[in-house]
Amino acid sequence: MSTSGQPQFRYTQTPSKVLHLRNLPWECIEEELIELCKPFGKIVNTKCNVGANRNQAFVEFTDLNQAINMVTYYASSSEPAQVRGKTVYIQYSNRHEIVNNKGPGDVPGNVLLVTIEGVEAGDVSIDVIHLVFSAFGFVHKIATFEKAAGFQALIQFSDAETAAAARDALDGRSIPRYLLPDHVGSCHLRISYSAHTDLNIKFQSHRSRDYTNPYLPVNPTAIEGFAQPAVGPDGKKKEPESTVLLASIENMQYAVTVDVLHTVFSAFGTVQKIAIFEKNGGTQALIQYPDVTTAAVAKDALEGHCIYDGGYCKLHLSYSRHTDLNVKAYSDKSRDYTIPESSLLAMQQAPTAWENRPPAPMYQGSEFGAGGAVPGQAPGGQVPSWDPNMQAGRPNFVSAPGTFRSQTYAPSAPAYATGSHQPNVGPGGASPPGQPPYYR
DNA sequence: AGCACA
Repeated sequence: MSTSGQPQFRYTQTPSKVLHLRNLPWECIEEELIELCKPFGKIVNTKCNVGANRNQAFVEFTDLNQAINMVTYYASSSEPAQVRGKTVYIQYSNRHEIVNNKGPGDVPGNVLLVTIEGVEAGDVSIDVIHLVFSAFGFVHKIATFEKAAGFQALIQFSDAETAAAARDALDGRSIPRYLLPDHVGSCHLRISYSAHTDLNIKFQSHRSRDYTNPYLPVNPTAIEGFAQPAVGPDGKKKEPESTVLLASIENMQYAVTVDVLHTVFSAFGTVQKIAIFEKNGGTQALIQYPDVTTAAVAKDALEGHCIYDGGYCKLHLSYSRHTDLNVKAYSDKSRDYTIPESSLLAMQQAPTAWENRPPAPMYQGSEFGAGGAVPGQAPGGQVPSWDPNMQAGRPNFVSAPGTFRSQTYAPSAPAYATGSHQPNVGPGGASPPGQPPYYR
C-alpha cells in the first residue's frame, strides 16, 4: 500500500545530488552551469538545454551534501542564482542521477544536421539555407535530403566552433518569412551535430553544393526544370542501367533475409552490398554488383521468379538509381561484403559517401545514398545507415521558383523571426565571421 | 518558472 500516485508538492521534494535548474537562458552552455554550481562542490555530470525551450538543465554533484548546500544557500540568499543575468530557479531533481548526458547529436563537430520542420524540400532552396548559415562563417558544403524527420540538411563549417555558433543562434528559430514561399507556415530549425566531418559532394545540384570547389561539375538532371522523363523508343519510361538492382518482393510468406538474398543473387556474380527495407507496406531490397553487366544478367534471369517454390517471395527487378549503396556493413537489414570483417570495427568512423545517381531524370527524389547522423538513427555517432526513404523519391517534386543559377547571394544576413527576445548577437562572446543576424 | 527520451 503505497501513496505513489501522490504528486510531488513544491518545496517538499526529497534531496537529490541531482539539481533541476529552470528559467535558464536558452543559449546556456555547460560551462556556465559549472561556473554557477562549482562553488558548492564537484560536478560530475550536467545536461543543459533541456526541454522544449531548452531553458532547463540538470547538474549532478558528487554527493548529496553539496547539492543540499547549493539549494539551501540560494533558498536564503538575497542574491538569486543567475546565468547571463537571468534568475535561475534551483530545486532537487526527482531523479538521482543524470542519465544519457550526451546523445549522438550533442557531440560537437563541424557539421550540423539541420531539420527544417514543416516544409517540403521544394520550399526552402539550398541558397536560402546557405544564406542563413553563412552568417556564422564560411559554409563549405551543404547536402539536403528528405527523410522521415522531414527536410534535412547537413551543413559543413570549417570548425566545430563556427558550427556551434550557428547551432546556438539558430536552433529553435525560424527562417525569415521573406525567404520562404508564401504558403509555408512556420519552419523551425532543429539543429544537432552530425558525426560527419567532411561531406563528399559529387555534384553541384539543387540538393547539394560544395562551395570550396566551384568547378565541381553541375549535375544537369538535378537542376529544377531541366529534368524530363527519359523515354525509350517505345514511348515507355526508360530505366538507365545500374550496378544496383531494386528488388520488390511479392507474396512474401517467408522471411527474406540478407543471407537469403545474398545466396540468390550471388549466382550471377559477386554481390557487393545488400539493403532490405519496407516500402509502401511491401518489402524491397537493393542489391549491388560491381558492374552493370552482372546486374543486367541477374535482373533478366531473376525477374518474375520466386525465391521459394509455390509462388512465394516473387521477385520484381528494376535498376535502382543508386550507384553505390551506403549501408551498414553488418546489420539484420543490410550488408556490405566489400568490407573485410576484420575492419568492421574500424568502420565506426567511416565517412558517408554522398553518392550521385546516374542520369535518371524520372527520379526527382534524392540522389544521395545516405542520411546524416540522426539521433536515434545512428547511435553512438556511428556510420549512418542507409535510408530506405531515399529509394522511391518524389515524382512530383515541387519546383522552387529560384533555381540555383539565378539565385544571388545577398551579402547581408537576414533577420530572424522568433518568439524570443534576445537582442544579443554572436553567442558566447565569439564573434563569428561575416555579418551576424539580428534577432528580434 | 516545474524534470531529460536516447
